[in-house]
Amino acid sequence: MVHECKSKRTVETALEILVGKWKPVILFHLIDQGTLRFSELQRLIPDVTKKMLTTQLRELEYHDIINRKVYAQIPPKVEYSITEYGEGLKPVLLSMHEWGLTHLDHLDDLYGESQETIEK
Amino acid sequence: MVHECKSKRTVETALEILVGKWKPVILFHLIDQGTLRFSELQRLIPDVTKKMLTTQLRELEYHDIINRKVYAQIPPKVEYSITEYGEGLKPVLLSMHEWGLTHLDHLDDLYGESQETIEK
DNA sequence: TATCGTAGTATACAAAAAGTAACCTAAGGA
DNA sequence: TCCTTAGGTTACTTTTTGTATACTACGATA
Repeated sequence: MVHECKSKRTVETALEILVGKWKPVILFHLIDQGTLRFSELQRLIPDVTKKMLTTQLRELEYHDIINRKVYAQIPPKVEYSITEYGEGLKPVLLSMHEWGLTHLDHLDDLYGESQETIEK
Repeated sequence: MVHECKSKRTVETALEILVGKWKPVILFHLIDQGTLRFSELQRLIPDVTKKMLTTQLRELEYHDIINRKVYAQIPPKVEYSITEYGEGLKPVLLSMHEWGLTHLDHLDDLYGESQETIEK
């Protein structure tokens, strides 16, 4: 049971950080690969625009979930990675992932919805 | 590590269900109290408007997270409760809650932000 | 007869989030 | 001299969310 002693805003606080159309995918890739450049993220997430990628990364950075490392080079090079603090989100993402798997099965059961399978 | 074999959309699927300004609070109260009437939810969540409460409840119902039981009475009586399937979200909410607690501490450390404490 | 309470709906509007398209920068290479 | 590259920014539009207010049906109560 969720205990309420401190504040009711804890779940919302976690959501605040996770919510954003591209944040889960970004975190997924950074957790998976460790460190990625801006352009690598762009390639891994084909539908994201530069603008959205930038804003989502900035928000994650603002919350100290990811690191942004700029190399003083031309052309520029910027690397993103999960912070130690951000690692703490893994259990959250994992439980959501687990639940998502079940939910997709549930949907399959209900509507026979076919879910795209993405290979590595 | 989050494994990608089935689909990347699992986390987003979970988020879809949880996201909405009032959904976490609604779920919180329903998990906490078991069954609640529309008006009881309104009283427990003072800032929510009828419209938002209705839409958020409908969305949760659509996803089979909560039950809506209508009594054929005047004045109307409608009761909401978590479905068995919806119970599966508890681990997700709990891990978010846990993370939220840590995050609030982290914020306290960084900015000394004071967080309102709500008593039961 | 007027008002109260329940669980809403309808309508209009405001604000926030997301998307589109074009532009910027400076170095190195053709 | 112009083009390319990487990682953006800016201005603008569209879509999604959320708010505010009014309204309904029906029976009970005063």
